[in-house]
Amino acid sequence: MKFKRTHKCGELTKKNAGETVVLSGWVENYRDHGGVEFIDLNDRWGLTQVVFDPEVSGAAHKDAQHLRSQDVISIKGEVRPRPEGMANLNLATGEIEVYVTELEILNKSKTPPFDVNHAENVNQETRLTYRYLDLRNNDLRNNMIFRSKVSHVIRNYFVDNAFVEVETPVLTKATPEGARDYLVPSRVNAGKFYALPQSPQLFKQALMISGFDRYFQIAKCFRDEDLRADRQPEFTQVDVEMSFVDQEDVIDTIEKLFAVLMKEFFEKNLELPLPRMTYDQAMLEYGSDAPDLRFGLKIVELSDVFKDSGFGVFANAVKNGGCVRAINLKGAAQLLSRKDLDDMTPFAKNYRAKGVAWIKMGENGPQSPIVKFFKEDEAKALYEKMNAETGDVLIFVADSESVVRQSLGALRDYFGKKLNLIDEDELNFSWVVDFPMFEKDQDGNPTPTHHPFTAPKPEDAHLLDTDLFAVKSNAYDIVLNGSEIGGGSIRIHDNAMQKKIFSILGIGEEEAKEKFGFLLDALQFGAPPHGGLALGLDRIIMLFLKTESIRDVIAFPKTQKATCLMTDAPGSVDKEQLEELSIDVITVDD
RNA sequence: GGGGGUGUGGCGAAGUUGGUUAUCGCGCCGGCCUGUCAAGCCGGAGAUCGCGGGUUCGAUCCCCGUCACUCCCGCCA
Repeated sequence: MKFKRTHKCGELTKKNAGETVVLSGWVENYRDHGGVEFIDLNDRWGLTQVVFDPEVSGAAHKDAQHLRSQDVISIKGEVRPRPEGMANLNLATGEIEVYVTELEILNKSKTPPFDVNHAENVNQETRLTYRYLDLRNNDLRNNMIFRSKVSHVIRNYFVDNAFVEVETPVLTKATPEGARDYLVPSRVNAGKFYALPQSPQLFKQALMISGFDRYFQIAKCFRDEDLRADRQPEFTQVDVEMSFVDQEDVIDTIEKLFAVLMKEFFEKNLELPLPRMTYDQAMLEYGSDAPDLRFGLKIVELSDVFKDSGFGVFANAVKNGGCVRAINLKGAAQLLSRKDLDDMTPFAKNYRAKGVAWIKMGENGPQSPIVKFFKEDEAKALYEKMNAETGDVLIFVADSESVVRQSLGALRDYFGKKLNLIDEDELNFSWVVDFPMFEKDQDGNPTPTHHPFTAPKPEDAHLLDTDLFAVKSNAYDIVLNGSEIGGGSIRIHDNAMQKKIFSILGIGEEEAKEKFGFLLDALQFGAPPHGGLALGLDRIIMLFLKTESIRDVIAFPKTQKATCLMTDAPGSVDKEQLEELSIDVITVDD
């Protein structure tokens, strides 16, 4: 490097006119007019137009002829205001340009495999293989910078509020239930495995028992499950735990964090307390435990209306223990074609619904394949309950409760978008509270809704022996625009209760001792009441930036098959390496 | 594990109802050009149409399989 950089590419303005400066960066674009040549010089901070004029430096102008996209250069030159009418107002530095007196080519670039600054439509395979180039584009780079700023504000917030940041192990122990674990073989202990943490849950509880009182960590977590647009196998949690608190304290702490973030990054005053909804209400009215409250289209329970319906599909669903629910797509009759309505059924089949019935409230009365089956009084009750008016479209699903919830919940989101009911600029936060302690798994056995360390609501604890699935917990999720961005609970701090919950979950005393022995012990050594929550940092960044994929907020993301195309992970290892680990690879035929 | 989408020069797309030489834009290479800002003009190179098999006189196109990327369901205490 012949010269030392004096300025960044995003900071020169008219005020610098006349100064001699040195800029370094990447050639983003070149415009060679034969006589004069313009180069857009790019670095992390922005873009500056530099001018090669043969009258200023013949040598530099000559060398500049060969500059191409992504060459790395350093230039020395004079800042001049642009000629009258030549300013580029789209550019922070658009009022000036730098006339080059000396050019140093620091590193030529091969022709890049894609246009670095217009890569939106390029195949993910190419982008991920050359991720270091993709990260050079402004969008992705700015996403990462934004993420860094958010992390910084979060860290400051917790430190300012007397939280201690503690790192917990990445090599830890597999726990039953939950997601599939990533395993790491132990060389020193042949045949044994560490697991990468799905979350630092037990460590943060241990820290409460240690008396840290307030802990946080921005922690990498690992879950070996299939990927989605908003899900990667390794992801980041903002993990929080507090002692001597109840649910209100935790909620209050987290709400205030989001108020700080909204102020800092969106200049908005988040109104506190945030709205709350019970789990039961969310499931009933929105078909989801993470309802998108940016629009209405509430789900209405109609099982009573249709329990003796003339329409057998509806009546039978109720008779078989299921339900009939509907959404009124207010005023959508003109907007939805017959095909739109027919397309609902294949859509709902993704969620195991057999079909979606509909009624279009036309000028000349209801149009629908099913109204002819309705008795007079049931039709009347229906329209009244649905508040149905001319121009509305009612859509129905009749099935088991879980199928109805899921399919109508999905249809609600679908029509929220299709009917343009969503203000894309809104950031709508809310809490979902009063989660049930247990859900039924496939075999009807109880499985924790949150996790097995969640405490029952004290007033419900007596129901553990009589009406298990009625027991609610002090568990809470925070929801942003229909995505769960965090969740937590008040934990069990009593050994006897923890043992009891394990036994309800079918974890025997032996097994509990083996898997969670230390926790059961620790709970006997003065465990304070405690609770906390974990936030999904990747998702929060995604929603703040309105990116379509979680890949856009992670520097080096995995493909949908959980591979890294840049490093080619996961890879094979030498036989010797496996032997050292006492591992043999076998092939399983399906 | 299941369902959907995509795959054509380096990148993005068009196209072939199965038929000579696969089209366009960007990029790349060469030339011209002193005010552009994803500059303009002229010329050029560059493609086993993801891979394998089948049908056919003939396949980039039809069929079967497979791979990669992607979205969804299952899964994600």
